[in-house]
Amino acid sequence: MGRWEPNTRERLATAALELYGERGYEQTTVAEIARRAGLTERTFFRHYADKREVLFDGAGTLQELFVNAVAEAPESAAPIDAAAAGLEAVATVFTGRREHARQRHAVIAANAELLERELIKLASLSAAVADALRRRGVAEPAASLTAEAGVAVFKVGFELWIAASEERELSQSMRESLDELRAVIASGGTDGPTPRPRRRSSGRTPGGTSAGF
Amino acid sequence: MGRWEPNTRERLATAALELYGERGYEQTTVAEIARRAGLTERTFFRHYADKREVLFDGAGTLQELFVNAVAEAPESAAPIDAAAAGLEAVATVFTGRREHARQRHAVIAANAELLERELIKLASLSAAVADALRRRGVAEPAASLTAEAGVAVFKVGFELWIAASEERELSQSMRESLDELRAVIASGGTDGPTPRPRRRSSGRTPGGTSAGF
DNA sequence: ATGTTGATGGCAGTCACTGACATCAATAGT
DNA sequence: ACTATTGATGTCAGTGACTGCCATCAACAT
Repeated sequence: MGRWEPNTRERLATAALELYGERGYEQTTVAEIARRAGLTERTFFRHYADKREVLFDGAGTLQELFVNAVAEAPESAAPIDAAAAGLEAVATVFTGRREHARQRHAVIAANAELLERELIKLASLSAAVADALRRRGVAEPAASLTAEAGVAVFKVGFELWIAASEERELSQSMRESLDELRAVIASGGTDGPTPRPRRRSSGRTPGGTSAGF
Repeated sequence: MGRWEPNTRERLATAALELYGERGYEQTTVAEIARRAGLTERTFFRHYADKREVLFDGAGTLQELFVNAVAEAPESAAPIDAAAAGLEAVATVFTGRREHARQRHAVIAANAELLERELIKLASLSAAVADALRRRGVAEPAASLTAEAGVAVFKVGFELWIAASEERELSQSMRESLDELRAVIASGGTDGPTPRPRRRSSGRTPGGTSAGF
């Protein structure tokens, strides 16, 4: 048995998610997180760069998964299909973690600083995917645009999944999101009369990720 | 004549951009910005919510422009074409401000906190555009995806413009970006052999907006 | 002449975050 | 078994972003 309780980082991350959920992000001090984890404030900052980062431990793994899937897609695959392979790969790691994802998503959506951090993680993901596409020989700006589109599909697909019923699988929502993007991009751009948009049927207003700026 | 020098907010914004450029964002204190503007730190925070916000005064106007153009696009226009109208509208306000845009962009790209703030402004823009599209009768998730695509085209188009020669107009870069997105989305998704990506010709590596996370 | 308003200054305080140094169990090396 | 090293943690002092509260004072209205 070690000198200290094990799983320090995980204990901090759990305590933080709990406290952010209970009292809100701003109303929680780092000292409180550390105390709940049985540690001191100074130790918190040795494990996480700042008060926000504690919620984004998995971002690196996610990015790695996405990038590897893009890199390993068949050489014959078009850029957007390589990105789609990345989405499929990423979707698998969320199976069975729906409740955790919901809770974390709610906490992040409730605070602008956390939202900012999430957005820069997604921007980092996009940049990494664009890089992987360039290594596949995709030119600019096609690589960046494909990556941005892929991440947009991820964002929207993720929110569809979170809002959906329990049986729904993330990969399904990702495919639905990608198909919608294809339809929406293909429908415009003609010079003659353009097809009218589909009228909405449900009264739902899902809203974006932004908390209202 | 008033009791104090006029254009307080503008003086603060100018001083901040200068100092962030000269010594870097982190190495600049709010007290220094205020002093250069002939004010005190306390007054800075009466005009700007935080140290980052001082660089984003125009974000509201930009969003308004974009949203209005989307709302006022012909009813017959497809969602993506309404978004394209927003891009055109936004492009006009940057004419003649290229150097300022370059300087500001360089400062933001050099610091993660500023980048985060820019990203949340773009997310807010995306949410507002999605809302405008919904008011046009576009259903979800098509509205959110169109808005995300539009903002992605804006981001990439903007960087193309900044990297391009002096004569280049922003609206040109926006159209180029949108055309590339259309091409990239249309090229994939088939079941049979997919078209091979265009190989890159230039050695340039434009990179994304992210500063390397 | 006087009261009100609005932008500013001054000041004390909280909290995120950092650098420097101390502690001490585990482990390696002898 | 003894000792040196290591590594995660604790302690403490300090900086700077940001806030609340109150004072100031020219402009303006009455």
